[in-house]
Amino acid sequence: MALDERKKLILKAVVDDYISTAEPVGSKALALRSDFNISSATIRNEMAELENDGYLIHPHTSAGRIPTDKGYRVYVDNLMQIPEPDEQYTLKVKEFFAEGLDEITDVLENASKALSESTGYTSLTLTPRLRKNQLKQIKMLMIEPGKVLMVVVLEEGVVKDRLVRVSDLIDESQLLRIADAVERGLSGIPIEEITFIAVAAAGKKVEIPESLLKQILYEAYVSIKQADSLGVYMDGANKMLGYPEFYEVDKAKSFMDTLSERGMVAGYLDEVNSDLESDDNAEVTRKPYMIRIGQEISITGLKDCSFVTTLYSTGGKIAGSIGVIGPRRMDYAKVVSSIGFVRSHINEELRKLCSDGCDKYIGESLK
Amino acid sequence: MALDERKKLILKAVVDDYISTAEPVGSKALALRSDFNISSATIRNEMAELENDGYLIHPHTSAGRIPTDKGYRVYVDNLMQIPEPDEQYTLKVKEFFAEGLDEITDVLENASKALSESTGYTSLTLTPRLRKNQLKQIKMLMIEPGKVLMVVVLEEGVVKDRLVRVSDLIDESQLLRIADAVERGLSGIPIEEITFIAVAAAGKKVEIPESLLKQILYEAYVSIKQADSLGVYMDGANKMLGYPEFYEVDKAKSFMDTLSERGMVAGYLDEVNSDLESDDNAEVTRKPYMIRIGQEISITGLKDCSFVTTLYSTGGKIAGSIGVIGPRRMDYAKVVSSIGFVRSHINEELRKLCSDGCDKYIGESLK
DNA sequence: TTTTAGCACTCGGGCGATTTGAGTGCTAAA
DNA sequence: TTTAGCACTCAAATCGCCCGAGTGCTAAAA
Repeated sequence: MALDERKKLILKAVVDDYISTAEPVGSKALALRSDFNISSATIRNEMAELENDGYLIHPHTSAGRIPTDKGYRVYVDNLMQIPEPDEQYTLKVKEFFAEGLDEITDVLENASKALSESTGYTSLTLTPRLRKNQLKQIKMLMIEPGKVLMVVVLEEGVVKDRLVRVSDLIDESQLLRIADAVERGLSGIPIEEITFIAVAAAGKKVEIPESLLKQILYEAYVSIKQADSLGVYMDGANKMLGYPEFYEVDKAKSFMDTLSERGMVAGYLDEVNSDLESDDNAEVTRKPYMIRIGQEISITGLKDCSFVTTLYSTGGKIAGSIGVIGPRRMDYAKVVSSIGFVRSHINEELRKLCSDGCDKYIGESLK
Repeated sequence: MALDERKKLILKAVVDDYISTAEPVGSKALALRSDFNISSATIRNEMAELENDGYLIHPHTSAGRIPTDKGYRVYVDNLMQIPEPDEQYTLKVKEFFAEGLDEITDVLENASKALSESTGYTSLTLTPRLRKNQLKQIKMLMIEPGKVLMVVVLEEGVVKDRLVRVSDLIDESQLLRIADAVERGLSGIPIEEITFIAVAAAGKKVEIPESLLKQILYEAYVSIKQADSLGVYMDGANKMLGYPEFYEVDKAKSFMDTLSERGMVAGYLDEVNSDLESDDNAEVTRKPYMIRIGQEISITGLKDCSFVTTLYSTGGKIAGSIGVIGPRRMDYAKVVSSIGFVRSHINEELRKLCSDGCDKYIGESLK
């Protein structure tokens, strides 16, 4: 089962070739490569063994070989060389981070564009999961009678707001008292732990009519919970139509149909990466990205694709997922390099944006 | 040039047929239709004339006819019968408006989904252009030192906000004074007329250090201007891959590539509809939608498509565009019917949301 | 024992010839 | 003015053919 050096070399060559041409790779073509000093016949023998062991297949007798999922797996885990970020795409990426970005959502939207531009595949970025973040403030701003802007402030300076309608009998000073009470009662608690009961308890003492109070507290509760909702940015889906694997409309359509269920794809990404997050052993540190190939993906309709995903993080509690979706035959090495580069930019931008909890990290090298 | 009744009948039949089958329509097929009492030969003669006059073409000698842009034009302007909303899609649409929607953006996002679901084509909805709306309030909420939430409130209860970073030397009371001054100086002015000079003048009197003041006023200005930025929701682009006109990947790709430039498409829609808006003669009232067919569209890459667009409005100053993009061979009648239905739902929802300027309309029938 | 040259074999894809049939335009009769 | 009839056209489907890339196997060479 263990591959000897030559087999590895051949497997790597096959994958590299197939990635760049999308054509099955034959023994002769490999033999002609300047860095191979063995004859095509030998390569044929080796390939036959690689096929036996499940790393390659050939679509029909008279065709070359293409990698299987297992073949790709060995390739991404052991064989590929991840290039240093090259100028061609670092420039592109930097463009997207050039202007001052004031909000996390802007950072992620741009990151998504940068990722898809620099890789040529489809990118996905998710806003951070904030459930573990503590509530710091809650403000209720009266816009006009009956209309209130609920502003929820979490640790590390994350702000979310939401316009709600309430009874127009409530006046500004009452609102202020409610907001104060809720804030006093709940600040410091991670939002995932905040329940409606807790909110109600916090606001209980405020002396305004029960029904009005309850309405506001409920809206406050919803606003707090909603601060954790997952935002999704996707870019470059159209780019996939340029790859031969999607030349048949049926394939293209089923891919596009699946992507249009953004929520589902985002959910999958979030789930895959929560493994990455919890798993903080050395292995992960060395290779802080995750690759899912073909059948490994549990979403029907993306079985002919691969994911490369990673986490960005401020170093504090803010962390979220980004990923690239490409054909199974994607240029993994380049994507890994590119996603790492984009990730470090996101981290840097977010550190600039987070003022309190993160300040202590600013001095550190961004790696 | 004027078409006699029989020619109209034939033209309508050709378009109807072609819309539903995507195949060129031959004389024989038409003659067999139960509602035609003329022979195929006669139809052939008529068709030849319709072709001469530019309403039809045939792709090659031995094929049936398909409509030209001009043919479609006559069809949509005079021939098609717009059906009453039928149950099949009214139900779908209603679903999307079922839950309480608190913000304009939610309404439009759902509207977009409803439109694409009910028509089977790609939909586009734009947030209202608010440039003509007056500024009512501006609030600056200190989140933490150096971080301020700028809240801009326009007429009819529209709220936009934006997180900005400022010097952390500014304290809450100073902020309050600045916001007050700006609000006093500018409220009642349409935001398109507000310049940085005007903002600076309004805030001039506040006694805090020049450079700090300028920074805040600049951010206030940007926030006000940004309240007019165009939000775009698009849905169902993937649906287009199901239509024969996109069976060739090249076509599909160029379409998708064009759509991915959302800004451009949205800009076009906005522009097209600003005509509709200003043009308030009887013609428009009777037919409050606009159709652009094939070559009439000035966006390269959508020349094989058609647009059906209309405006939603609260009756007050809030108005925006929605539209459907489909293949040139789209089911115009159904789309017009559907877009009208969705529009009335948007109007209704927005009226619910706007509390001041719109209240007076609530009693009116929604048509 | 491993590598290589040689060779027969397989099979997808491309090319051209042929056929098919839907649809036309025209003419002459109703 | 309408219609039946007919010759004609041409895209698309079908068939047969060949080509060549690539294989697996065998036997010789290293």
